[in-house]
Amino acid sequence: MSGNRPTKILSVKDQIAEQMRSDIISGDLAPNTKLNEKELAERFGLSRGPIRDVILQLTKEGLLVSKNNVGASVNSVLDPSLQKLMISLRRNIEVFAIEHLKDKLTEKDFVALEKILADLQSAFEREDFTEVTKIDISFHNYLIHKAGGDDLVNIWYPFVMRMRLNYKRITSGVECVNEHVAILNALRSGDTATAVKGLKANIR
Amino acid sequence: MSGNRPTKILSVKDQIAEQMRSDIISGDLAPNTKLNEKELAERFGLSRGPIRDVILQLTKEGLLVSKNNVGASVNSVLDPSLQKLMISLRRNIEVFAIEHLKDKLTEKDFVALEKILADLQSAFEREDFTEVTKIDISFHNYLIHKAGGDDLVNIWYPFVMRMRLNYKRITSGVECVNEHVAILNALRSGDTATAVKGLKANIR
DNA sequence: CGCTGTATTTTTGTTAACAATATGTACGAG
DNA sequence: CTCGTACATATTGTTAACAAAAATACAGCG
Repeated sequence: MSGNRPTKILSVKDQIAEQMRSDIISGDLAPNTKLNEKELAERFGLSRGPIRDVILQLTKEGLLVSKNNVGASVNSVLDPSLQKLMISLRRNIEVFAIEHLKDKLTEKDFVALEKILADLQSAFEREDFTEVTKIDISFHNYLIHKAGGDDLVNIWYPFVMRMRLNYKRITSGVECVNEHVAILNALRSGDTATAVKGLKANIR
Repeated sequence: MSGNRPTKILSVKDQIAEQMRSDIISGDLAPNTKLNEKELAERFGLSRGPIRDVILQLTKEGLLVSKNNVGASVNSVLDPSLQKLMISLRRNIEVFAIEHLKDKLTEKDFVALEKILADLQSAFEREDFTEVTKIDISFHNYLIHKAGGDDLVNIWYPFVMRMRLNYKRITSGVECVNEHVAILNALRSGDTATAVKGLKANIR
């Protein structure tokens, strides 16, 4: 479960989307797996309507590929050159966020971010790696959202998803927690350059 | 092949989406305008189902903003710093495409691209600026798709849309055609550096 | 006159039946 | 035996009715 962190109110569709993202990223749903709307509807106890919405959403995020009158299937990994491009673009976005955030983070933000990292540590110790991934993303999400609101989050999100799809192995060692702590410390002391360096090391 | 323009085998929903994008970008639908599903359904002669799909799609593209149980409205322009970021990211993507395409464009590609530019010129002379915008985009789309397939197009598209939303004025002078001709010529002679320069001048 | 709580209306969210398209299979001609 | 065609099945696309939520209108009260 997602800890006692202030879990936002999610619509039913958003929850389904979350679940399916997890399934795809964890590898439960392998690339090229064909999705069946009826099956999914039964599994989640809804009708096909909302399921179709979720599928459309995940397709736009790049996790699925849809063909007209045929259906959706799990997207496959990117070829290396595109993967490199994605990493570079995501770095640009996150560096922008950090630089833009200089002197704009309040004490409340730092508390929230530290709470996220505590949860990250906890999930890591429990070896709940699906949760680790989610919390990891939520840390970055916090910064991105603070810097550019929903608009920036919207363009950033597909990059994260696609990258996660590529590295489905558990890449998260102790380093994962440490890297984020380093970034947060740099942010706190207003050392943007170090924060950027830490970020670039973290996104790969 | 989806690089060919003449074959307009678009699904009904895609056509509606196209129409709505045009309406938004042309300014027919002003920012913050609230959309009514029933109205749209009647206007396009369909039921609300497909309309909802289109709305979801355009929301993911950043043209609309949706709120749960409330509905969708036209998104407003980005603030300047985000706008700059978007331009920079789009440039990165398109430069990647050009560099990646070196020595990979066939004669058939050049013919197709020239055809697009001829159409662009024609639309420009007819002063059909909505069409100019569409064809302009399709030129870039051709290169992006050739370089990175649907995946790359999918991440690239939102940037174009958001930029168009910001510059809804008719920015397209004669320069628009000329700029694209210059890019194509550079590509033809294998002069990547010049092509990149032309591209950067074109994306702004 | 402004405010508030409630009833009405409008709008979005969901569902299940129906239509159209693609897929799989059996059969027959060559 | 192979290829192609027609048929049967399964799956997606669309629709209209229904449920739930939000926006609006309005009456009563201070």
